[in-house]
Amino acid sequence: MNYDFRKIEAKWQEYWAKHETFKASNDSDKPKFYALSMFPYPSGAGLHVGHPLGYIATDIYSRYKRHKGFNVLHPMGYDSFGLPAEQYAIQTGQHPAITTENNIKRYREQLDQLGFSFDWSREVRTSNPQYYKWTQWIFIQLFNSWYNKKTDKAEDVVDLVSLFEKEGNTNIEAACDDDTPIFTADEWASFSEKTKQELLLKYRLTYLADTEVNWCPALGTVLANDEIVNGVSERGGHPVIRKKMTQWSMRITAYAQRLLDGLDKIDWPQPLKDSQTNWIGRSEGASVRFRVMSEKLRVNESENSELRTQNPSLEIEVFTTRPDTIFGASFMTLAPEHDLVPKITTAAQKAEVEAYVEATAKRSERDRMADVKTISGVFTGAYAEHPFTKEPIPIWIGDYVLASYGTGAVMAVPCGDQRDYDFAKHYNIPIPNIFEGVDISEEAFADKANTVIANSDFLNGLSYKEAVKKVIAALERIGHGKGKVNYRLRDAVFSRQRYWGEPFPVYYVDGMPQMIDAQHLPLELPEVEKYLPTETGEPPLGNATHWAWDLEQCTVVSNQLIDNKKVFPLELNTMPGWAGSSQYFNRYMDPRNDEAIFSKEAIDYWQDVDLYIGGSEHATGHLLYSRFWQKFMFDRGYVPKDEYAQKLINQGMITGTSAFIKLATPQILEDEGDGSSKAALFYKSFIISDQDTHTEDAEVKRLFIKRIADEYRPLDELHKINRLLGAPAIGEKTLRSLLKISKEGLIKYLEERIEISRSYFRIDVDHVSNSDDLILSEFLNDTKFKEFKEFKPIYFDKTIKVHREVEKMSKSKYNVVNPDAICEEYGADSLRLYEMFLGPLEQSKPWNTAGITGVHSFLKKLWKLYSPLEGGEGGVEPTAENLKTLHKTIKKVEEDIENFSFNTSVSTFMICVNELTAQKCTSKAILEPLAILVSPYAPHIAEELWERLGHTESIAEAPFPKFEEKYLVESSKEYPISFNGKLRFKLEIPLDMGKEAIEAAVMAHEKTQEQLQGRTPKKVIVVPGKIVNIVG
RNA sequence: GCCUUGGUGGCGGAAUUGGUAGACGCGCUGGAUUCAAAAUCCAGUGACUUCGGUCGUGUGGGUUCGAUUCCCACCCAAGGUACCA
Repeated sequence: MNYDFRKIEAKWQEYWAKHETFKASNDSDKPKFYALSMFPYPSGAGLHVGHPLGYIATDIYSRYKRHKGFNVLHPMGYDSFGLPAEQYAIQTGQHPAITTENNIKRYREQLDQLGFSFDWSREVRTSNPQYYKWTQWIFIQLFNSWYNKKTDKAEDVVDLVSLFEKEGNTNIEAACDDDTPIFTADEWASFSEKTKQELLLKYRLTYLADTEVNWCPALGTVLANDEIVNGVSERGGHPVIRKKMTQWSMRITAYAQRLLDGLDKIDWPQPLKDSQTNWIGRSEGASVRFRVMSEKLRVNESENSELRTQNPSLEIEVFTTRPDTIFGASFMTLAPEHDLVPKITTAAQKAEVEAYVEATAKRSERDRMADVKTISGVFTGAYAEHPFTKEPIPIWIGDYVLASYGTGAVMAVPCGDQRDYDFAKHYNIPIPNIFEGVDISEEAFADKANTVIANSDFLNGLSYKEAVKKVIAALERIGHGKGKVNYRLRDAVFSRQRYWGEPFPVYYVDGMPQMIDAQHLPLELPEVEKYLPTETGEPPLGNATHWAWDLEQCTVVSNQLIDNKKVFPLELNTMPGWAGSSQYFNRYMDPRNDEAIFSKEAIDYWQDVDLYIGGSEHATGHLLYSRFWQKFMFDRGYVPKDEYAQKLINQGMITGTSAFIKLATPQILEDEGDGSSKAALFYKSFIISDQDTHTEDAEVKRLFIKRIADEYRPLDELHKINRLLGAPAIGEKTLRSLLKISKEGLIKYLEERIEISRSYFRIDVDHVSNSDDLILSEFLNDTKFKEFKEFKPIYFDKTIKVHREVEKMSKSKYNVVNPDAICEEYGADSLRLYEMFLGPLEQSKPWNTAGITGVHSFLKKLWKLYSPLEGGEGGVEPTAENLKTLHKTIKKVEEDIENFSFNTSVSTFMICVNELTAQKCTSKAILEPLAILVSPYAPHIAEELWERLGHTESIAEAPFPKFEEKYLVESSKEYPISFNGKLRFKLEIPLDMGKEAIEAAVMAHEKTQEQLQGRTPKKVIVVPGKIVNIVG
């Protein structure tokens, strides 16, 4: 009986579905285990072999935990809102919901054929209204919350209002906007309703604010940094500028410290923690205020007259980590987009400053950060007053200062900071030295540990630490600053000018946002004619004709009914990609609940995710935002844990191995008359080869000329000769000259002028055999490469080897490998094993389908090992050898799974089966536990073998075999005997022999004497059970 | 630029605490079987070699009886860098 994997896999997939084998119960006596893979975005291209990598790992662990007696929750769903579906909709007019549905169907088929133990009854889709109802609900909870720094948690805004009524906001310590004015209880009572709303918005955890975005006027939309290439949009190449826009933001900065502290409690990879730590970017220092000296008239910009205050003078606030160097400040630099720039710039500098600001608006933030070589800036003409010396300090603007970091302004201390130093040098700004005994003629001195301050008045002679302490005290005394902890983390922008995302449950009354009552959710995405922004530049939802909120009917109505009394306009932005993924792990616990995001019973039982596997590219997006939402949910009492995933593993990327063939193309170098020489390439004119020799070049040339000669006809028309040569790039001058000459002349001309140019040509990996040979017939029949139809290849060997290069898997690189064909040819079990066998889970590694034959033949050997047992036969007693093989396998596999080292267990299985086959093992006592060991990795074959062993129940919950040390005890070991660290021979020595006895035995050995040749060793190192090293 | 990860045969990779470098698999070579092919099985396979050995884990140093493993400096590649998911 052969290993018929197609039949076996179909059979068990059907069995599992029918028996709901993997359905998790919310009510069980067993200990719980929640294993989660990051859910995919269902793209149109379907799954490629990189996607299942993490899923297989999670599946192996889940199945293992079932064998270990756990009640396992292992769900799957789809992150189904996203840009690609919208992009496709823009191009084709197809509704994103339809393409998304189709894509999900395809994903589901592909996932099903891989034999995952998912509990599909819990599937979620972020674009499903029943799901995003709860995304909207969380948004409302955030809107109705503020962050109380005294209790260090989020609280209800209702409580904040009662505090305002009682005592105003003077005593409140809250995470709020920087420009929040101070008011008393009486003032609060006197404010209009709108002012109250406006003030509360400054405290809410989600709020409206002006944020900088990459605006592309031509496309009428905001672009992600990676949609911008060289300062223009990737699509269409239109200019992009930085622009301020009113958008929803999430006050994640309130949680900065807790997000940082929480990292200590969770078992996540250190690099991932590092990137979150850096992202949050905590730094200690001081905020210092500098008064602007050039007085000009200015007004507070707030439109609301109640909030307009009279500022006595303009001040620039900076954050610095080195307040100790304040006496070394010789200029200040503002980000070009800093609010004060237009206010302080003098008339004389105005033109230059404006030009610079405009130029900077065209540069991306990443570009500005990465480019440290170009120094640029402009003097504003204004001066600030040094808080201590009262000396004037010139104020510059420079694009090395980013508006989004700190206050968007720095006090520049050139002697202590290299970028300030470079800037000062470049613009001839003085570089006062305030360090004792340090030479700053070449570069800045930034070594805090060895700092001794000089030329700094009351700070002279102090170390960094002492000076910081003293200067902060002094700044506080004169009212010019204070000690401050600054975070690089910014509040997260939560609005997107897109169609295919969650609508905000928000309508506007008198310009102020109002929440729709939660009982009326979900607020469903409206239909639109076009998925593009409107002509007036509003987001796509601006195209909807029914997008207004009727407050009385509590329903969406036609825009024409808007009267701003009972019917109000709805929000036109949608939520970002990370909205739907920030609590999905909790929703899986109770996904069909329509009354609550999840029941209390469900969250109390499942608590949190025990194992979360996904890509590290989510480190500072999804994985940070979801921690933020979890902490918020915790504060408001909805979840019992403030970190949702105890352990997280990043699976590496599977890269593609692109294939190339080498082309040898004849070309003519011609002089175009203007001194430049131009290559005329004969593109269609053949040659695929894998050699690179001169003799080959000569052969290519000879054959090419022969073909031209054979096909030569007297010609008088340009296009004819063009067709003959198949040369789209041939130059006109060459053509003209060729026209005039005879066949003999043409041949002579070609012989003199032709040179062979070599290049790589990218081909589809589908046309490459397992041994890296080009399958020529398939390649020539591929319509993608139809220009090669007329190719007449020359080869010098029987086969053409392709050149391989490792690159990211992508459609455009023709290197995408889908799991479907592999499942068809080798089966899901082979694919699962092979994906694990490729290498460590966390590392990125290239895919090469060729190697799969190894694991496939392993499965065939495994199958063969069990065939004598067909019919429940085979109660043979196991031999000591059998038991040793089995138990060493149990030990290794168990350790491997616990350490997520799945690649090494596959090797272990291979060794085990090779050994048992050699031992001709037919013992049920060995083969039964082996089937269980294999089952997490290759579940279909394991189920089938289990059944053949006479079991009627699924293998899924069979207890994991128990390792017993006694079968592995050895009495002796083959010691490596090395001389000066180099292995010379091996010697069998009993393991119970002591150090001295071993040394004596080794020294007495004839080979030792042979090596020493009479010398006396200086030293003999004996490590019992390990090694012997003789030195001398 | 900054942060992070990685670099071992022709290829993917293994090597538990510093202790036999290259397990296991692919590929390749030779053989068996076959009319032939596929499949299967057996043997070999880091490089060089005067067949004694010598060299060898990105490069250059260091620590050690002993370094893929620890330390320092450098080179290269990949991922992230705030609206791709």
